[in-house]
Amino acid sequence: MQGIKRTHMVTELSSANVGERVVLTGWVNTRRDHGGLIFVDLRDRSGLIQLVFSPDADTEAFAKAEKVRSEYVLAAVGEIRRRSEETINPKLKTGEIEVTVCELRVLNKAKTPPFYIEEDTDVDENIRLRYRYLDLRRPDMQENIMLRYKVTRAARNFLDRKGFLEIETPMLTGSTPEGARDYLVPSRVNPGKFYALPQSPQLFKQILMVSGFDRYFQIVRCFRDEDLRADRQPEFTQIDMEMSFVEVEDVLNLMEEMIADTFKEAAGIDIETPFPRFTYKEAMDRFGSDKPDLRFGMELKDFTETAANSDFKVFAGVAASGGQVKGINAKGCADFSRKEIDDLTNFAAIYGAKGLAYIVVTDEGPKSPILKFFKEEEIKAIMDGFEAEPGDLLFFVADKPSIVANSLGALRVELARKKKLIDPDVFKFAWVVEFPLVEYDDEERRWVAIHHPFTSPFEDDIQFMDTEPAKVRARAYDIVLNGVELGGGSIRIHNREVQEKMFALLGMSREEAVEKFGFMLEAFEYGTPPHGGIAFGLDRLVMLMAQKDTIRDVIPFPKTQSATDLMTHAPSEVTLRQLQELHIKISTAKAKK
RNA sequence: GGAGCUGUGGUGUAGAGGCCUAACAUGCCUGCCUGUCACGCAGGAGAUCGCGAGUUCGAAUCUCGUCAGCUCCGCCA
Repeated sequence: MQGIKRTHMVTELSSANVGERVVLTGWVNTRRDHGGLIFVDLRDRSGLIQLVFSPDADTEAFAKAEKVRSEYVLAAVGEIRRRSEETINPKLKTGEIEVTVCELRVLNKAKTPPFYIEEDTDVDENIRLRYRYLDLRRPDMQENIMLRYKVTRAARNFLDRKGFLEIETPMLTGSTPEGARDYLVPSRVNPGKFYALPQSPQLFKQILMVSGFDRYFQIVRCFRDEDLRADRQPEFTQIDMEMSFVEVEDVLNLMEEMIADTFKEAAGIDIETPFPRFTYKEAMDRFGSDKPDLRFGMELKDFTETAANSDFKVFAGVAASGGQVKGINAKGCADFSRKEIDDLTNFAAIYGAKGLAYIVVTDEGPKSPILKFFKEEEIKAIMDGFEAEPGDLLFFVADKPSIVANSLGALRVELARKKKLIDPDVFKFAWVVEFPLVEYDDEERRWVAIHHPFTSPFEDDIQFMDTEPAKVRARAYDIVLNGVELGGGSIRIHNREVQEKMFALLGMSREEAVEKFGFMLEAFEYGTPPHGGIAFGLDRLVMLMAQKDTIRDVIPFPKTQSATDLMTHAPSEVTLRQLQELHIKISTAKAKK
């Protein structure tokens, strides 16, 4: 690049620049060699522009262009010319112009890439991840990464305007019980001791409130050593914040404003506020999910009472033993084949449903193998409850409430997908509030926090913490977008007594509580303001904005489902010497050599 | 920990016991071509069908195992 300097990104140029001498840099997207005339589409992150090489313009440049191949890195000096009317390419942003090149520099050659650098690709993800640097060259991925930047910029600007301070918290911190598995980091100078990478900056941001910073935020990496999913990576990014002297309402209102602002700023999308709010109970009852997708209807209906009195032993038995019988009306699905219904039954079984009863509503009335067990008025109750019309297909699950909700909740979404009821361009937000504080974990045989152990119970419910913990509501809230949990938070406990009570409820001994969270309990005694906060999953937010199915498409360097990085080959083995320094021995059982 | 799907030239697919000496498209290489934009035309190279066992006279094709990627359950806010 000696003696020349880039003058423009390629799509900054238009007919307005005709006649100008420009210097452009970028990659060879495609080359079209006509023998006596060569076209090269030059690509930079902004887009494409057509370079024209002709012996009439410069023989040396033309000779070089003959040797150029895909993905070569070029610097081209040339003049912007208007294309003749019939050669204008409406598909290109710069399609009205082209660059007649008078000097070409090949800054670097490139091997033939293993896949096309183009918008649509259905290349095996294996290969995309191995050659991530090439995958990231694709316009689609470039847009995702740029969108991600715009989102963080918008959120940062918004929070700055609202008086938040961006403050960093440690990456090397202590392991705590509760919540996800920690990623551990051995301490060389403290043999046998480990740091944990943060699952979230939870404790630190609360301490910052104790310190009087009042409003904190951070766009921060978090780590959880759990199994991966399309929307779950071991390291992910949160837009994390905490505020002093706030109530639930304050947080919800401010966040609605932030979301609307961010969507507008980053993507030009208008978001309607306020968002509908559901209590946890209502969400579970109506949608069978604590992250309801509001882009379509098909709500769950409860027929437990009808079923309890019926002669259908399967339903009546479940109802009698504290279970539920609920159903969903698959509108217009009466034409489903036996196989389709079987497939849906198998689908429901994944979520623990032992069966999927159904009634087909025909022009001649309801038809089903189970109808004979129901009395006339019971059938009418069901049909009325569903507002069933000819053409409908009614599904039922009878089981304990959690299985009914899970299976029907999932079935509802599956049916909507199958029937294409989901408009991909719609963004439906919701708040889910009044989560239970704790739930009983059968495996651990103790109460566990649904949100986390620092979530404040409703003032009125504190009295039930000793007697009926399941009844205690938390001052917690989740934000849901299109059936995806986007974020969550709560008003926190800010006094030592309640916090100790919470630890005790979770089965933590006084000693253990002091050992793990003593600093927190102590801090609470030095003038802690009431405070609360929320954290958004940035990856999921950007994924939904970009209309992608996985957060891997909005993370530059994601990991595979088995938590490996196919480009760097992390995690990798380390030398014996490194292990010795860290005072670590590998048990041979599962470790591969 | 479990269930399912996928794996065939560089890439995307076809082939589903013998017609395979593995096909098609694209990419790649060579030549021709001064208005293309997925340029075109002609020719060429390129695959022990993820890996390992087994069944069979015969396996890309069937069986078992294994590895990798993906989706989901469990797990995880």
